[in-house]
Amino acid sequence: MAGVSQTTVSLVLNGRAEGGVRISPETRERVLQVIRETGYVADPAARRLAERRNRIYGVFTYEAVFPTETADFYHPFLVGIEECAEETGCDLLLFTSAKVERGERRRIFSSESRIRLADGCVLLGRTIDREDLSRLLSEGIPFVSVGRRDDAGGPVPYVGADYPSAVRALVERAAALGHRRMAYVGAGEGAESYADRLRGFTEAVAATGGEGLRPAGAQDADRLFGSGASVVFAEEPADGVAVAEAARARGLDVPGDLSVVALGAPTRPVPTDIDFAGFRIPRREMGRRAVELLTQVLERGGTPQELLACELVEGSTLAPLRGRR
Amino acid sequence: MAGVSQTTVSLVLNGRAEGGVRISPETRERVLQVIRETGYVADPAARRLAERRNRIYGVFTYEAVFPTETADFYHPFLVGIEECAEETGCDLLLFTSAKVERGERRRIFSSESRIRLADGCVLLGRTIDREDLSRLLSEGIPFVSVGRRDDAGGPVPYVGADYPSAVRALVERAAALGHRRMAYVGAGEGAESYADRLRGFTEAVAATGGEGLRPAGAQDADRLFGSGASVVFAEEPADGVAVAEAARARGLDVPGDLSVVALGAPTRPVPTDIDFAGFRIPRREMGRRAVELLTQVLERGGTPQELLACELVEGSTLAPLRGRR
DNA sequence: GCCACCTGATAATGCGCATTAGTGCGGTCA
DNA sequence: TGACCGCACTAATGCGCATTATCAGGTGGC
Repeated sequence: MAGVSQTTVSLVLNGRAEGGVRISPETRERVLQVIRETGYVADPAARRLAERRNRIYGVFTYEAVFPTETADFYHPFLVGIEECAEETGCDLLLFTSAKVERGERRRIFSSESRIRLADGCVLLGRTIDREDLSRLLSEGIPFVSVGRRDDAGGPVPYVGADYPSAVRALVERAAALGHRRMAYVGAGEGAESYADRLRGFTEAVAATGGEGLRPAGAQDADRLFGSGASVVFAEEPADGVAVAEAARARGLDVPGDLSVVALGAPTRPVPTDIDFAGFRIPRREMGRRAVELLTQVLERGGTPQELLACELVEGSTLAPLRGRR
Repeated sequence: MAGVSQTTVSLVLNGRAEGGVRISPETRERVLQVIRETGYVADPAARRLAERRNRIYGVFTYEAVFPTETADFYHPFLVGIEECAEETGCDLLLFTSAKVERGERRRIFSSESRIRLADGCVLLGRTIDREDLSRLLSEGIPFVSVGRRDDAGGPVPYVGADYPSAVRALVERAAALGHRRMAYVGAGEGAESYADRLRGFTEAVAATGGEGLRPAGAQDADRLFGSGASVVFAEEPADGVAVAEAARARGLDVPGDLSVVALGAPTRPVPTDIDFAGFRIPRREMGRRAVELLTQVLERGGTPQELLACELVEGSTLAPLRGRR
C-alpha cells in the first residue's frame, strides 16, 4: 500500500533509524500514514519468534489466581505485579492451563508447559516444589520468586519479606516490656517463611537474654500455659486466634495475663476482631519489586535476592509483663 | 538425538498419526523417550505462528484487572473466567500493557496492541467503546463480551445478565403486594445494563397495569416523595442507599412507608447494611460462559448472544403496600 | 522383469516478523 | 575516467514449528 518493502515497514515500525539504516522522512511518513489508516499491528507471535522476546511476563501460582478462599492474601501481591507490569509495558500471562488432575496441584512443567512463551515469570505461592525450582534454574528460564526460597541446586532469585528482622523487633519490644519467657507456637518449618520466623524468634530471644519455649502447638494448651510463658508468638494469625481463645477459656485476660503476637498475615479469612500486635507483610511492594527484578534479570542477568522490611503493627495484644510498671 | 527429522518429532508430538502419515511404534517410542529425558517443549510462539492458534485467551478490562476499588464487583467474573480457562486448557493473557496515559482509560487498540497474540478475547467492563467494538468486528477478531452490548456496526457476541426479566419479576412481585405507583431512580442509559433495567421496568409496569414514574434521581428527593410512589426501583444499590437514607431523613420507614428495590450489584463498596430486595447478577456463571462461548466461536464461528437469568433476592425492603393486608 | 501399491520417513515450504548483506544511484575526488 | 562513498531502500535469510509433497525401500502380482 505504501509501495515499500516489508523491511521498510519493519524499520519504520521499530524506529530503527539509528543503526546505519536510514529512511527518508517522506517514506517514513507514507508508511506511518498507511499504518494509521489500516490499524496494522505486528503479529506478536512472529515478533517473538524473530526477536526472541515478548514483553510478556508469566505469573505462576499453584492455586487459582482469582481464588475465593485465599483471595485476601494473594490479592495484594497481584495488585503490585499488575501495577508494575503496566508501567513496564508488559502483559501478564496466567498459566491457567497447567492441567490439574482432580485435587492435584498445578505443575510448572506439565507435559505441555507454556512457560517458555513468556520472557520470564513470577512465582507465587506459600511453597514451591524444589523440583520445579531446580528445573527452572537448570533450564535457564528467567524468573523471580515472591517469597524467599532456599537453594534448589543453586541460588534462587527472590524478593521476600524480612521476617527475621520483623520478628526480632517484636521480640525486642516484648523484652523491653519486661517479658522473659516467650513461647513460639507453630511448626517453624514446611515453608521458608515459617522457618524464617522461628529463626528470627530463636536468635532474638537468645540475644535479649530471654528464654525461648516451644510448646507443641496451640492445641496443646496445657503445655503452653504450663510453660510459664508470658507472651506467645503465633506463627500465623490463625494460631494467634487459637491461643487467645484458649487463654480466655481459662479465664486469662489477653493481654493482661498473656500477651499474644501474631506473625504474618491471614492466608485465609480468620473470623476474629482481635487487633493483634505483629507486622504487616509488604505484599503489594513485593509484587511490584518482583516484576522490577524480573525485568532486571532479563536485561542484565544475575540472581537478585532481596528482603523487604515489614512494618510493625502496634496492636493491642502486647502489654507490659503482669506486675511490672 | 533420536536420529529422526524435525518433521517426525512434530508428528509424534502432536499425535498426528491418523491422516495418512504413519510412524512406526519403535520410532515413536524412541522420540518420546528423548522428549522425556530432555523435557523438550515446543516453543509456543513458533507454534502459534505455524498453527494459527495459541490456546491463549486474552482478557481485556479497561481498569486494572486486580483493582482495589471495584474488586468486589469484578472479581466474580474473573473467578468464572479462570475456572473455565483452566478446564479448557487455556492460558489467560491480561492486557496490562495497553498504555495508559495518565488518567486515561486503557484502549483495546493501542499503538502496540497485542490483542492478536491471543486466539480471541473476553471483554469486561461496564461500558465498552463503540469504536473498539466495531473495530473488533471489522477486523474479525474473535471475542465475547461479558455484558450485553448494542450493535456496533454489527451484532456483538455477548453473555449478559437478563436484567429485563429480573426487573419484570420484581415489578410483578411489587404489583402482587399491592403497589401501583412505582418509581425508577437512575439514568436508564449510559450503559446497556442500565437501559435494560429501565426497559424491563417500563414494560413490566405497563403489563401489570401500574403507573411508572421517573423522578429525576435520588438527589431530587422532593419530586420522588411527592410523586406518591410506594415503591422505588433503584438502578444501583448506591441509588438504593441514597433513597433509603432520604426516606429515613423524612421520617419514613423502609419498607413500612416506602419499599425500595435495588437493581444490580454494588460496583464499588457501598457502606450499608441494608438487606435490599433485588436480584443477584450471576457473575461467576457469566465469566464461565463467556469463555465457553469464546471457545465455540473459535471452533465454529457465529455470534452467540446469551442472557443468563438472575436469581431474585428476597431481602427485607419490599413490603406490602401500606394499609393493605 | 516391470508395474502397482503400501509403508515409513523426510525435504521443502510457509507462517510474519527482525535482521543483515547487499543493490542501484547519484555525487566526489584524484 | 574510474575508484570510492553515502544514501535510501530491498532481497534474502532465519526464528521453530506444522504441513504437504515427495521419496526410498519393500511386496506382491502377472
